[in-house]
Amino acid sequence: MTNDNKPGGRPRDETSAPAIKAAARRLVTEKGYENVSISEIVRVAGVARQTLYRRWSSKADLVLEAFFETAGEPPTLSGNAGLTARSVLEKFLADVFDSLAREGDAISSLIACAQSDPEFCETFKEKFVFPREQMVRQILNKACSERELPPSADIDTVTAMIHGAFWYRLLTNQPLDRPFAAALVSSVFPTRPT
Amino acid sequence: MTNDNKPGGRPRDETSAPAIKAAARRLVTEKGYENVSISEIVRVAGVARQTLYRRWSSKADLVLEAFFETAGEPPTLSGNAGLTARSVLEKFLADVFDSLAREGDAISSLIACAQSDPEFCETFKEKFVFPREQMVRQILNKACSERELPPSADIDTVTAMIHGAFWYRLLTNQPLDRPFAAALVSSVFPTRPT
DNA sequence: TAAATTAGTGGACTATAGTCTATTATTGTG
DNA sequence: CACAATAATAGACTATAGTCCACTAATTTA
Repeated sequence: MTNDNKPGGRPRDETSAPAIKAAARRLVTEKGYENVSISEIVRVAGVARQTLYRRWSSKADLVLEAFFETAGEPPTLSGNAGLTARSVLEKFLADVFDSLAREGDAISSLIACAQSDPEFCETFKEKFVFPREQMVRQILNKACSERELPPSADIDTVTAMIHGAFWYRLLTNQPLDRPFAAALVSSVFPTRPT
Repeated sequence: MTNDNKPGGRPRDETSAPAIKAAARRLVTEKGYENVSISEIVRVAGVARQTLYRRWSSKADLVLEAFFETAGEPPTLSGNAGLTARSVLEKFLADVFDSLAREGDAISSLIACAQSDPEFCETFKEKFVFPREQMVRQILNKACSERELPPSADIDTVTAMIHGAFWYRLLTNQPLDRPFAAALVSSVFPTRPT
């Protein structure tokens, strides 16, 4: 972050970060995370590698921000008035799976990077994992309060099972689609609403 | 694999593979997958790197075999006569979580490696993922046939949720312990047996 | 015994993420 | 204008996984 307090110093070129993120997003979408090098990203962005590493601590850190700072923000829960929690959850999961069609490779690579980089793991959890986990928790809390689930339901465990199921499918290259969203929801809410 | 049909050729040194696997297992257990280099493994094993790469196509391939060829074979379902499927599943998960205390770092690293190496991903699924998935499926099938679960239960989805939940916890560095095994089982079998 | 074949050795080599360096550029301050 | 501070450039450099190479060793066959 530029030093706004101290005198002097060359100001950051404010076109650099957007250019780097745009290059990263485009190249990773086209070729896959593993097939894109830092050298290629900086060449396409027209900057030096040090310029990139001054802003992000790793390739994964950059790609996380490139994909999820704006374009990949989690779907909101708005527009769900009158819907059951079950329907909201199904729609939420279907939306997540739709976006995984574009971003699945980046996400599975970021999960992988988090295993070898503790610092990135914390960032990834804060910026990606926990916000999405929280949304599912909200939906399940509403389900309990409206008796779609028993009040005694173990929200944390069910949340881990829902997220875990799609991480498992993503990481083992199995399909993530609307039928699977429906199947997950049916396993969580065994009795269908009438 | 040694060529048993064609004439000639230097026979493989049969002490090499066990030595390499023992070195890999010890070093990865002590220091963690990422902190162990191929150079270190071959130095400890007393072989050349080409000797290793003649037997395994990658570091991950070696570590998978080192950990799960023998010592890490999935727990069996034997000795469960008279137990409910629910109890069998809880015991199975508790055993898995016990072994993850020792092998969790290796497994999360192997899951990570599978994301960037399609060939290894197939090997990992065949040798590690599917056998364990099958065991859970067996337990759940028995649960259905003995009415501990509804016969209409979606076995594949529940299996993905169970595995997924512990992968999720493993990959996000959250605890995997007996209380979590119990919580998973309680979420799958909501009504407690009397 | 020579030839063919395969393994083992001890590296050198390549590709990449990430780090470091010397130089130039851009600001604010006295 | 000189100085201090920070950024950008254009690489060189380090560490590691994985590949390649020249040489030696161990076998079988004719």
